Amino acid sequence: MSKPSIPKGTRDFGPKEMVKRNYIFDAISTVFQKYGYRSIETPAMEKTETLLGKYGEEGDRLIFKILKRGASLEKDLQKSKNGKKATYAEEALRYDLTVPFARYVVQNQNDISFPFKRYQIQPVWRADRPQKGRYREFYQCDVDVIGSNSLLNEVELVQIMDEVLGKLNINAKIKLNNRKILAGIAEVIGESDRMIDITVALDKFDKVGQVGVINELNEKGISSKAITKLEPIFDFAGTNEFKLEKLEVLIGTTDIGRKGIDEVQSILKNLIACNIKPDSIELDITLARGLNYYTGAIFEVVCDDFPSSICGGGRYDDLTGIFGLKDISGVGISFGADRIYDVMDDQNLFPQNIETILDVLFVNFGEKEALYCLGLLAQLRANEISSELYPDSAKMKKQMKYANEKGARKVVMVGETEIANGILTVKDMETGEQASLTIEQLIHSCVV
RNA sequence: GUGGUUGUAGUUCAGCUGGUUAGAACGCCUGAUUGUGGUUCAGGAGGUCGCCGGUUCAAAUCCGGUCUUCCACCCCA
Repeated sequence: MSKPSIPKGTRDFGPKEMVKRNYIFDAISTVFQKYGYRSIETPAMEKTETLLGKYGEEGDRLIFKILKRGASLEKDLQKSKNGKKATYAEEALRYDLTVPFARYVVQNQNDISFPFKRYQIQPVWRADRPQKGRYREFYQCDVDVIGSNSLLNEVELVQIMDEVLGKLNINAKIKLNNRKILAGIAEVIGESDRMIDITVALDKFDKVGQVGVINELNEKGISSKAITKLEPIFDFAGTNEFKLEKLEVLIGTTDIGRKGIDEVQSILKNLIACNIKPDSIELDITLARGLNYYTGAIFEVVCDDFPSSICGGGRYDDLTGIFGLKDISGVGISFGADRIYDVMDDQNLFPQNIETILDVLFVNFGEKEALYCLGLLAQLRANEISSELYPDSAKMKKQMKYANEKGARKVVMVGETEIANGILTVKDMETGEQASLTIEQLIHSCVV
């Protein structure tokens, strides 16, 4: 059996899936627009140099690089005798939407007035091994505001997370942390230059516990003295206020830690004014996020019974700097549409009534009758009633079956008799009842 | 990138330790019902058992490779 197939980690979406996917995209983009963000799109491909080095070592490995083509590929293949060493073209598939956005901002800086609020819903690609909630092609829904240092942006993004989750009826926890707090911790234990290693290890606290984290730190070569100093971090359970108080004692003396605490405090305080329930957001100092470019607040949204986050983001102070535009800070988050879909599907959160239904199907009795129906169809459609005529004069049974499977509410039969009398035989597919109606009556019954 | 796992009809799966024509359910098609679906009944069509190679008198079944699925690690939406 050699049926055609699609690449590993990619999926087709049939009509049933698309209805649900569009429900998610609609909900998200509606919220984005409501907060004043405007949509942009960027190419699927970026220059490889734009992407490399922005996501950390691991990220670079997962970028889909594109091979050279034609003569230049042949030339390179000949050069390497074993023929294995492939050479890359200038392009690679984008890994996320944030870096292409930063590139876009720098490139179009003269046409953009800051602060610039944009959203972007497009697929990204990662050369990853697929597993639960992890695909090689998936959609990210990004919202970012760039060119403003105000923490009100962070507050707004939390509101957006809260609103999207509420709208989709997803029960999830919004987690908040700050890279400056993590830097403060690293400083206090005397390992400032090992912040990434420390935070990556800390990030696994939920999964591997205190012992696991300590083991990893040991392996990474963090001094045992430093690890001992880190211990107060491990029992940080409690309210956000309680955690902040403890942080105050722990890292309040460092400049960077002090700043991080202040930022978190400010964000949490302002959220109260936005009617966000205090327990819907949790300060989690083990939240790290591997992406290298974050510098301030970091966010993540996790659901029970789902292995990975459905949304993540944070502030990046100098992503545009890499492309030559200094002193432009941005902050943004990204919803993973495919993971949201999986969560909603698992937990049965899609509304029952989102299937696109067909209001009316006309049975095709033959050429003359079909022609007659075309005029009626036009009238229905002019009234925004979704309707179609079965294209072939197939057997009645087949046409009825088609109507049934397509979820048609009504089937209209117009044969010789009906044409002669100027009347339509309308069958209600739910009750099975039939009635003789005029076109006006049919339109009326559909609109109601 | 590392480790494990899966692959049999359109779909979900059965097929014991290798042994004649590979099964079920659902779906699909036809008819009962030549202008009536969703129910019922009767019948029917679908598979070179992921692909390539090996062992054997004999392979869906054993072995190797490869691709794919799912899962864990790494990392992440």
